[in-house]
Amino acid sequence: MGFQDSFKALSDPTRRKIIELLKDKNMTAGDIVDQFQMTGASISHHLSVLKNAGLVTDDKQGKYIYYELNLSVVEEILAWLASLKEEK
Amino acid sequence: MGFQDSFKALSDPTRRKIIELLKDKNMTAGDIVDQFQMTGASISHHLSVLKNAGLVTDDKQGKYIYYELNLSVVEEILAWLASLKEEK
DNA sequence: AATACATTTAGACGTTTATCTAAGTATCTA
DNA sequence: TAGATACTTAGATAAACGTCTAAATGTATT
Repeated sequence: MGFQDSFKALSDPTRRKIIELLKDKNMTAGDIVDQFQMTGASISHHLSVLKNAGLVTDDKQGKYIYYELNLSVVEEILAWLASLKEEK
Repeated sequence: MGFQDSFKALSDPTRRKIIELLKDKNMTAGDIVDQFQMTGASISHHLSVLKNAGLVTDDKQGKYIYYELNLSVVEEILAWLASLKEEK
């Protein structure tokens, strides 16, 4: 985790789209896979990158794993970007 | 240019540090090189990635090229991140 | 005009990344 | 408990990336 991982995670368009999906509602891995033309293995990889960066959390419920957006990391990045605008 | 390029550009720590340096003052390529233990060629590459993403602009003055932070692209990214927090 | 200085461009090299297929793990259901 | 479903892990591959050295370009100075 940390800045490096967060920015790296956000640098891929598939992962940004996943984040946008999770903004509206929590979704299972399978639901997310359905939104892309990509194998489940690939999406699983992207989810693990996002999770590792702290941008999403997962919640296993029986057969399913629900993914959820974690806004606190988003806040950190927002803060860094906002600081660029100050006191020049 | 576009989101993709901006996020990719921000995903490297050297480039983020360059941006932080430029937040305080405009600098020549050489001034920037002096802040890193890396060849001028490598820094030049990073500057070109940042420029291509619209995050910095350059201003040639004779022998020197001054680099400057472009906040409008920072604003776009800020807006995208901020939108993740809304109306969930 | 010749040399020095500031910076970029070209080309090479090792590492990381995104994707795939195939196999593994875990949970549910008949 | 056997098979189906949901998801991940392992291993492979091609492309992208970050860095370097060497060479090129453009500008200033003498």
